[in-house]
Amino acid sequence: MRADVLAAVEAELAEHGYDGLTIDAVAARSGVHRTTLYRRWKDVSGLLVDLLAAGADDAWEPADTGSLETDLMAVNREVHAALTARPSITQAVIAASFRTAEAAEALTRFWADRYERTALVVRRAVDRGEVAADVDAHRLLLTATAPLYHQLVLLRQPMTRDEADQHARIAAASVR
Amino acid sequence: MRADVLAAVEAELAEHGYDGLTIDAVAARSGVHRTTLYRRWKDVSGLLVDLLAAGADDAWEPADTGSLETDLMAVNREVHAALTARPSITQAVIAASFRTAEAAEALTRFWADRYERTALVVRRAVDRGEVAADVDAHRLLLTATAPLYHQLVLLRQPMTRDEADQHARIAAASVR
DNA sequence: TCCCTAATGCGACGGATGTTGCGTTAAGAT
DNA sequence: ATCTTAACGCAACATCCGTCGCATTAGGGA
Repeated sequence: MRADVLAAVEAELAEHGYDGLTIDAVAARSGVHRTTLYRRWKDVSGLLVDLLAAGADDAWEPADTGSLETDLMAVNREVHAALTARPSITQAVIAASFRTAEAAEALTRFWADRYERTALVVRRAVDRGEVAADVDAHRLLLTATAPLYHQLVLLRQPMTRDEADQHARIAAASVR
Repeated sequence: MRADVLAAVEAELAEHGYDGLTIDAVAARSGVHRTTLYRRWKDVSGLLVDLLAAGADDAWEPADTGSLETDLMAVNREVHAALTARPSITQAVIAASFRTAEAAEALTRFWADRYERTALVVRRAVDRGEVAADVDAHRLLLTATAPLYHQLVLLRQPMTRDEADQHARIAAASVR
């Protein structure tokens, strides 16, 4: 039943976008009663938070491609894909995070987890001797990924994969 | 009267934040009737868009500090100040941009204008011979400012002015 | 001064969103 | 098989947000 509801959320999201996402529509599509949705998920943000949680991969690790630069490019391609997907659950949760504290917290927890895991690419680079041991992993990942979020989410303009790659290269170069 | 209303919006924003910003509260505080607010500004987003427009400085230009790196640092300090102000009108409009198309468009127009003006720092750097003439100004500004938006708006974590400066330096170094 | 028009104030209304009380169903334990 | 408990379905209700019709006021021109 949870799966039915989350599938309905995703479908509604694809059809009407975040601002058109309503409890009633999810109830109608999933066949689950309105009241049940309100009780178990509280509101639209709760549904999206759960959708994010359902999609979270507990075993996720950044790909090991042999160098810091290409590792960062791989990360950026994943971010790029997540933000340009249709529908983009990440974009929807970002939107929800401006409406409820729960969504905001879920998002910051999700990203904190992702950044922590992704720091592995920096440790590997240190082990390879590519960069110094005291490199600030968070700052490095921010340099690489932030331009994608800004351009795609806030500026609402397209970004090619080549541009995403380029920002990964700039980030890698910033610690050489 | 417009000034009364916008002042009330700013005050309410400071007290209750964006999600606590309601037409009724603005009406009560400003002494203007609900219906009038709905008619002239349509909704909360409209009020914020107008507040952004009222604060926009038509004569704004990036400071000329003598070098690309310090120019970018000056830009980043302005962005940093705008995002950490209490209340931050920019943050409020960003939040609103996820709810109405009008706010989203107003925001992209605002930023398009700002990026265009800020490109002056790149032209000056070209004139000084600091960088090549074919530098992508947008990409450069994205590298400099995006980490601030991502950290302060999306990750919702603090950023020191030193860190903001550092991202300006990284951006400047990326075109040397 | 008088009139015309546009903007504002005001109360009432409609619709959507979220809540509550109660009956029903499903699952697990003994 | 029966009992217990928790979750769900259902309909009615409450609340909030936005709209509408109408009266009033302010401003500008003949």
